[in-house]
Amino acid sequence: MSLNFNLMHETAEGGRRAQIDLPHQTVETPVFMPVGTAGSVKAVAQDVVESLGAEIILGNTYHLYLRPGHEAIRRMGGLHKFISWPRAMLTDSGGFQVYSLAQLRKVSDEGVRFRSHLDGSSHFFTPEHSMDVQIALGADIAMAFDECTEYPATRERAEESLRLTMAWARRSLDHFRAHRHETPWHDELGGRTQSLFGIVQGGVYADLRRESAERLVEMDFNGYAIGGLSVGEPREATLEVIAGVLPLLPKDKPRYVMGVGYPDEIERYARMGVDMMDCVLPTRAARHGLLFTSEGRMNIKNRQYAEDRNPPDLACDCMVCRRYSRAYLRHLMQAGEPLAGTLNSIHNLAFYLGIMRRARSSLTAIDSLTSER
RNA sequence: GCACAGGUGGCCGAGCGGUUAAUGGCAGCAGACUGUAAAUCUGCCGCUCCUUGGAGCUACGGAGGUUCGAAUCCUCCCCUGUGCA
Repeated sequence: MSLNFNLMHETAEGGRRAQIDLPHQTVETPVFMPVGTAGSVKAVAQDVVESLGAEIILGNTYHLYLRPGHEAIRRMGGLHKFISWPRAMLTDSGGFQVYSLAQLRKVSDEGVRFRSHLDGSSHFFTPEHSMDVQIALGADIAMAFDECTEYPATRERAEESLRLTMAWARRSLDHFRAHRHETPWHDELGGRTQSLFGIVQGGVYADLRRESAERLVEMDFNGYAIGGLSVGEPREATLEVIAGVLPLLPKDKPRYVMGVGYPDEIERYARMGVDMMDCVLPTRAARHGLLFTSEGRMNIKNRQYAEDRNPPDLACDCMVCRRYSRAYLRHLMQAGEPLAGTLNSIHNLAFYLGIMRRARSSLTAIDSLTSER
């Protein structure tokens, strides 16, 4: 068995409260997934990520393939064991790197030729290869190899990109089904298997998105993601794509919007019926001194906090806000102390996870309120 | 005391007759960050005015001098480092 999706509540607006039973963890949704590209949620140790309540984190196929190498990780017993993360994981397929490393790659129908950003060496990624790497890594959820379509993209370009992503989705799925039992923990966890999600593309073109969703649903993945968002398009466009695609996806499977977003965005998408989201923003911004608080954004590097004894967020009870002042966090940033990135990341992750926690309870509350009427 | 080498904007450090308010780096101030090539990147960073663009003022240890023109050349002085006494 791959995953078991238990839909608990659904609101009139389409919001869902559910559980995803995965081999390493039952995940309460809607969920925010911290990003741990290279086998680490940057600057935050696994035990802390756990204590913050994160139930699932990401890893990245391309980055882990290059270093330390997926076969090395397989020999270490898989990604969970290698990084000592007992809960659920999801690996992105490398599709985003097709987009973000645009200068270093060449795309063909067969796959993508990458030049390593580390040493310039050449590597060829195909959907089959991405699956092999992801199976070796052994995340609970693997993603189909896609091309993240850039924005802006002409209709022709979006069509071409979608054609590629759909062909790759088919190949990803076929190869994955044939080899999913080869994941490192397959026998150890009673024959449970990884899940594979398909990724809807199509740019900002509603009909392309529809076509993409319908074809993927027909292929029957374990869950569905909406990709190609937050790549520079206006926020209304993001919203429109999500609102347009969600109704096309099966209700009994997880829905994942990739790479979002700001606090208000993830809160909103959760209410609309998105089950899973991930974003580097809370951790990256944290390392750069940007804190997300109940009062909005706070650039903790600003001089005005130099002697501010208040916690970063007056309304937050995370381990950082309980203990440290704005003045201290600002000082750590000024001094270039690595602890700054760590503490800032802990707060931002706590903030993001808190938003989702409240979203979950409010989704349930709204539902019971509705049924009382 | 003598001999070398030096004294440049908050700091370090280029420049060695004009295009120099003066390259860089650091520090400082502000901004950006959305499936992580990101502990990164961008802008500002002598003073005072006006609207962008600019105008004026003050600046390369100090004082003189040479020159149309000096941070850059000359003289004296002050200070610092190293070596010798």
